[in-house]
Amino acid sequence: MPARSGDLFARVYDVVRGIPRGHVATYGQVARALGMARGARAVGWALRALPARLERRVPWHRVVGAGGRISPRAGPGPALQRRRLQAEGIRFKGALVDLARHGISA
DNA sequence: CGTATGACGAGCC
DNA sequence: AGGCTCGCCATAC
Repeated sequence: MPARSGDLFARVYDVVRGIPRGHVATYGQVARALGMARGARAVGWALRALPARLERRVPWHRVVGAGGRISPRAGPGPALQRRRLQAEGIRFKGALVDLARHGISA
């Protein structure tokens, strides 16, 4: 059941926490999982507010932009995000994550 | 309560 | 292909 209660932030973190290792989801996909078909920006807002304390529990680096783009304003740095993704065996096609191979097919 | 902001997305030029 | 504008959603002020 979709978490309806609680802050949007908590719900976003919960969804992100569910992204399997070696896979990535787009902001838009996370938004849809929360029932916000066009709330990709809201998801970004929530991740932007991700407490450093939860950085270990929430795989924020598995959330990328549409088409597999890495957001220039991603957390500690887009370079770190890319490094962490590659560390999970995620392939890149140039500057984009290979969604065909690692994207969530839902 | 109106305006501004932003880890977005799709469309246009 | 690259860059800009507009639309969406939830917060902050």
